[in-house]
This record gives sequence, C-alpha cells and structure tokens, in this order.
Amino acid sequence: MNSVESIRQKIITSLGQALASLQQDGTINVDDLPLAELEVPREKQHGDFATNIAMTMAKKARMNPRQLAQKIVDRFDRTGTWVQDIQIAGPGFINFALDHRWLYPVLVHVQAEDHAYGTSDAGQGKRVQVEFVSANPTGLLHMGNARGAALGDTLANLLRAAGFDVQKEFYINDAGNQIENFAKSLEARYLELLGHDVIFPEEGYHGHDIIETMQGLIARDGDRYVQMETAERRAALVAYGLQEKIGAIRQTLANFGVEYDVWFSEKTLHESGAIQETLETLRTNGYVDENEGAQWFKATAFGEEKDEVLVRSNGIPTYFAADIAYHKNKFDRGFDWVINIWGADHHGHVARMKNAVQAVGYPPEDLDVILMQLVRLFKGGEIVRMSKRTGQYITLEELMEEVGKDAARFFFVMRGADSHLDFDLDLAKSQSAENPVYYVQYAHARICSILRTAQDAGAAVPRVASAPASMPSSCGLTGCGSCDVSGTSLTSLLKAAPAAPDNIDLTVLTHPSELALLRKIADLPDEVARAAMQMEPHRMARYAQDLAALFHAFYTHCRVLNDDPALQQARLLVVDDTRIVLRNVLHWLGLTAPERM
RNA sequence: GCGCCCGUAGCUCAGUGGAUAGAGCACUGGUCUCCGGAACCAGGUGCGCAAGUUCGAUUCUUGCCGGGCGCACCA
Repeated sequence: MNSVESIRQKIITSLGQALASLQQDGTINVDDLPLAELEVPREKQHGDFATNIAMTMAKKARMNPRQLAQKIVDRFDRTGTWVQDIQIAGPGFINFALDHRWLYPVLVHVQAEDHAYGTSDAGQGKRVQVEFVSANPTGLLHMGNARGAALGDTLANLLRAAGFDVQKEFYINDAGNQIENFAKSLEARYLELLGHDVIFPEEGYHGHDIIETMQGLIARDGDRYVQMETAERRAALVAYGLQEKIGAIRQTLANFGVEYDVWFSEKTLHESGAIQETLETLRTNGYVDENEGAQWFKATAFGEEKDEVLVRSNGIPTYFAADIAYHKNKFDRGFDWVINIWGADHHGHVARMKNAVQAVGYPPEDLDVILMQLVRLFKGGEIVRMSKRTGQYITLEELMEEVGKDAARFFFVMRGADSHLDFDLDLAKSQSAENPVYYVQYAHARICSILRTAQDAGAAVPRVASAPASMPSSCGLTGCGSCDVSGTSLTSLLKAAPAAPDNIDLTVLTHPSELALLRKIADLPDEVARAAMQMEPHRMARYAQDLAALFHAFYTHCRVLNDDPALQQARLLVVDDTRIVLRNVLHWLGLTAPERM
C-alpha cells in the first residue's frame, strides 16, 4: 500500500471508530453507520483531506451537520494518521491537515522502487485484454487508427502498472467483403500496371498505396498472374497484398511505440469452425431466428429495435457473426475484463455486441467498449480535409514524419476519448513553449542537467536505504527496453559516484513549492490506478503536465546546488525523485524521456 | 424519425453531488550576478437554455436548442 492510501485508510478507520463510539452511547441514534469517504479538497487551505460524513448523516442523526461534525472531531483518534489539524468548515465539512513530514518517507520510497514507483497491485492480477486499432489490412493507418493506438497502448501500459495481467491484441479483418473488394482493387491495379485496360471497381480502394503494393509484386513475380483464372489470380494477389499490408501496419505501429502480444486473424474463425460453433451456441440458447432465408440474431429479445443478420441468405456469415465468435473466443481464453477501443462511428454496434456476449453466456458488463470521437487535423488554422474513399488522407507514417512520435502520442492521449480531437499540426511540430510535449520533456532534461552538474562538482544523489529483495525492480511492462539499459544510464552513474551519508536530514525541505512537488509525487500510485481502472489514460498526460509545472516552479524558487550541504543533499533527492516519476510516466505514455534536448 | 456522443474562459480542453469551477494558448505587466529563459510570478471573463431530484447540481433526471456520428443480408 502506498503512503497516501495508508494514511487515508487510517483516517477513515478513525472516523469509523468515532462514529461507532457516538452510536454506542446513544449520542447519535442510527441503525447503520455509513463508511466515511475522504476526498482531496480543491482548495489547498481546506487541508489535505476532507469528509462530508457529518452532512450526509445529519438528517438521519437529526442533528445540525456542524454540531455532528464537532462531536465526531471530539472523538477522533489521530494516532498514526499524521493529522496535525482538524477544522470544521462550511456547511459541515471536516477538514484534515497533515503534518507535512509525512512526505519525507515517500522520498526514500521512490528511490527504493525506482522503475516500479507508481505501480500498484490495485488490479490484483486480474486478466485484462485490450484490443485496439484493428485496422482493415487493406490500406494504411490513418488519424483514427493513430488515436486508437495511442489510447489503447497507453491504457494497456497503465493497467499493467496498476497490477493487471494485460494482453494487447490486434484483430486482423482478413475475411469478408472488404477482402473481396481488396482483391478486386489489387487485381485492377495489377492489370493496369501491366498495360491492360480495366475498369476500376466502383467500391474499390483508391489509395495510391495499393498501386505500390502491386508494383512490388510485379517486381518480384512479373506478369505470371495475368494468365490465371480470375479466382486463382485474386487469391494470389490478395495473399501477397495482405502479407504486405499487415507487415506495413505492424512496422508503423512499432515505430509508434506499440507492440502487440497477439495478432488475431478473423480468417481463422471461419476456417476453424468457431463461427459455426458460436452459431450453434446461440441457437441452443434460443437467440437465432430464420427468416427470408437468412439467420437472425434476436436482438429484439434484448429490447433492440430490430434483429440482426448472422448468416446471409447466400450462406455467408456476416461480420457480426464473426465478431460474436471473436468475443466468445476472448472470454473462452479466460479474460476477466475485455476492453475494445472503437471509433465512435461504430457506436451502434456496442449494445448489440454486449447483448451477444450475454447470449453466448458471458456477463456483458465484463466487456467495455471505449468509443473515441473523430480527429480533425488543423494546419495553418485550416481543417485538413480527408476522404478515405478517394484515398486522400494523412497517414500515421506521414504524421510521425511531420511532428515526431512523441508529440503525436502525447497529443492523441492528451484528451478524453469522447471528446473530439483537434490536432494542430503546427503546434505539435513547434519546438516552443506552447507545445506541452516539450514542456514536460524539458523538465526531465533540465533535471538531468542539474544532476550532471552536481556530478561534475563531485556531489551525488544521496544514497538511501536500498530496496528490499521483494521489491519489483522493473516498470512492469513486457518488452520494455529502458529498464534493461539502466545499467548504463545516468542514474547508475550517479549512484556509483562517491556515496553521500545515508542519514540525510529531510526536514530542511519546507518550502511550499517543495512540499507541493512532493505531494504530487506521492499521488502517483493513486493516479495511475485511477487512470487505469477508469479507462482514462488522458489523466496521465495531465499528471505529467502538472508535475512538470510543479517542478519548474520548485526550480525557480529553490536553488538546488547551493552552499548548504544538508539542503543540497535533500534537494538533490527531490530532483532525482522527480526524474524517476517523470521518466516512468513518460514511459507509460510511450514517450522518450530525453536527458538532453 | 429513433439512438449514441458532445456543448465549461477569446481559442483548445480538464474537472467534481459540495465550501471561491481549473490548465495551456492568446493578451498585459513583471522576474535572471547563480543549477538549461523550451522557465517562473501577477493580472479576468465561463458551466447552451429551462424545469425536476437533493441540505447542496456545472455534475444526476427530463424537455428544448446547437454541433458530430450512427440506424444494410457493409464492416
């Protein structure tokens, strides 16, 4: 349990005891005692924690809220709570102010946990799957995919940090109508490139990229497919096309910092008979109707307006049928929680999917669908118009070329998923103060610069109690490179430097900007857990900005390298803790933490 | 027509059943003998509208207005 949570629990327990005591001697006459809730007041002057318990209980206790509050406070045992001062305020709030010395142990704790600081066991090892992007393998990744990639990857990182057992998955739509279309489009381009007269399919994919794909094939195999039967030719072209496209998507996502645990092919659901089995399950459970030669999912049984086709009258299952089989497969694999990230244009699908999950025998509330609103690109103050149909759109590759991976990821994850995102290309590209990405990264680089200077002067970050053997030593992310290279990083250089005495005096840290920074650092485990469990990765982006701002303020007000050895030691510790937190957060956000800029 | 999302400062967006609703940008004025000025400090306007639930609503409910998106034997 982290420091904040431990103090919070102690206060809640003490409140509960105070209430129980009042109940016992009949001062308040109620049957059941609610558990007090502690909140962090908006206003700093209202203390570190506050509870509204006196207000919520006032009516049942038939007592004036402020009077009740006073009685609670009188019985409140502050042993072990760090509570220094209690005030009754406003309509009946009880405000608790902590002795700021509670923050000092946190400073040491951060050092001990290092890469693991901020992680927790909030998720209790529950198995979670996050499926995101899942773009059609018929083209390049666009802005919507990019937003999904940043949100999904960050969310998965945060869930992992919060103690969930997380799997990242990409669902490959390599079956169905759009693949037919893809095949026809490839064929048209192929023949066209070889000088044949063809009419490009009406519903085909117009993107220039598939011309390049076919140029690649011609370079490899020449015109040998021209003579083939149409079906055979299309099969050959589409096999090549899919392989090429999926490879490109995978590479682009890797460049964007996204690595999946599983790439799941829709086609395998058709080939393995999983779809048929799922249809059987649905039929057994009584959710299938036959009508006009097609098979329907009885969505109306769940209060929907109309049923949905599962198998067309031509015998081919719909995307919906495959998707049900896919979700059944996910739950069959034993996930406790399944999260999908979809574009908002698929919102009509959400209720159906949840109903279908229930129909195959799983609890629909174990499925969460995060809908993300569309992205609008701005350049020079103008909207950049995009059209998928004509292939006129900016790709993720182009975006990364233009603004870089870090800026792109940060901008996508900076806003809540359900808010429309205006992506200002000029701003993301600008290396200036207006750009929040640079603001945050600058704080990290500035810290590293201070530590370098300290090292050159022969000073070092004080050595603190080393981590117990049971302490996790990595960030909790699989495939994380930065934890492995810590042996050569600045940190270890500093740690290897002549050690300062273990016993440093932290009580010299009293400046308001120091304490505010420490308080923010102490909040990290809670913030991570909250962002993860509420599925709100944008909270982490905000946390990073807030922390950077607090650091910059601290930097201006508190001279780190100074001629008071005790103060310098203590402040070096603050600075290095801030570095650790910034680095960890940037890491979960998928951004680099530059030591120089 | 039905359904989903959104409406908060000039702009882009946070936020919470509570006590004086925040941040960045933009605008104005300040801060540096010194650790990175990509920094800091100060300055002011706002919860689309109207009812309801509540001790208390920007938050929850309903209606309306405005914007976006869905409503195929497409995915």
